[in-house]
Amino acid sequence: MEESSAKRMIDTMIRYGLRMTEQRRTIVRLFTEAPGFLSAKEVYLEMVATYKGLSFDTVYRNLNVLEKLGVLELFRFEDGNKFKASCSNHSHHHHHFICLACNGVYPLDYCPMRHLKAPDHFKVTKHIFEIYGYCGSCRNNKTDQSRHTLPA
Amino acid sequence: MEESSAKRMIDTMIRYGLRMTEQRRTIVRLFTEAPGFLSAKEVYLEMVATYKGLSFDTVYRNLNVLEKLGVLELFRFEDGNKFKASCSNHSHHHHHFICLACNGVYPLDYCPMRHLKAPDHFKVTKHIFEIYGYCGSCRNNKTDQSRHTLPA
DNA sequence: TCACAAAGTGTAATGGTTACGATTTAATGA
DNA sequence: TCATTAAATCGTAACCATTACACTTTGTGA
Repeated sequence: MEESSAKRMIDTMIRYGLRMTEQRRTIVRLFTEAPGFLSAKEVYLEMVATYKGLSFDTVYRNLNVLEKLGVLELFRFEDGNKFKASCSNHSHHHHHFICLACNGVYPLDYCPMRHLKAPDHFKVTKHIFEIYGYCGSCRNNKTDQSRHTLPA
Repeated sequence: MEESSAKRMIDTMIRYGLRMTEQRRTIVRLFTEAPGFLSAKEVYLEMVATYKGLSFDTVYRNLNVLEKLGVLELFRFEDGNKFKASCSNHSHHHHHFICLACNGVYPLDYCPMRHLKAPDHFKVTKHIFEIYGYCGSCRNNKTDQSRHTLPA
């Protein structure tokens, strides 16, 4: 699964004419090996261990490029922006459950816009819908979950 | 209408034991006189004209306090965080249409969570749902609306 | 292999936000 | 009314994420 999703990400990058640098391959690997959220800072810290003189510019530029290509998704949490690999089996429009304890993301095949008609005069161009809470395994772990910071 | 909404904001602040300083009265006035979004910077710039030595601290602290009290609402746009007075006639749970051209906010008495059952094992604690687009009057103004920056 | 545009590097700047000691002030009650 | 005092503000600096940019390196296609 990591195998194929990394391949799909790289294929997309090539299709859009991006050069496959070592740094970009590493970013792809990070997001396929650890299937959770990563902040720009976390990506930087992971990479700088290997690439001594790594530049912030490289990290931020590539994260933004990969997001524009739809390879990564950007989530705006209260404690900062984080990226994750796009949901592989859901290339169509969808939303997410997000676990506040483990940062797990569960695609959700429900869109409120299908059940809502906007007032006639309003032209809808975009919407956001995300659900936050605790997934089954995190609910069962009896750690105190009440102190987790709530995302946006 | 400005009259009563300012009074309601101030009543809330007093009820929570906040002191009514000149600076806080000014913030209330800004949000009731101009019923749109204001960034912290915009609030600061409006106020510093009157209060020569105004501190960033004062502005940010008060905006955050007023948001915690439910007097202001925080919206996370792509170009930064903005505040507006809470929808006065909608103290119950609701969502919003937001016009990308004029920044108008239209309360929406629809909540997708009423029509969605989460998987059994998932404990939902929070959700976000906002709709973006162009309101009737902005649609009709033939200015080029395609270049507006999309919010989060 | 070569040429060159794309990408990366190193560093500085920017912008929003928070922190904090010193000072001022709103609210309380005698 | 006025003294008290905790809350709020001020002035300034620090912090953090992100962006900018001149220069260097490198992937890619001829």
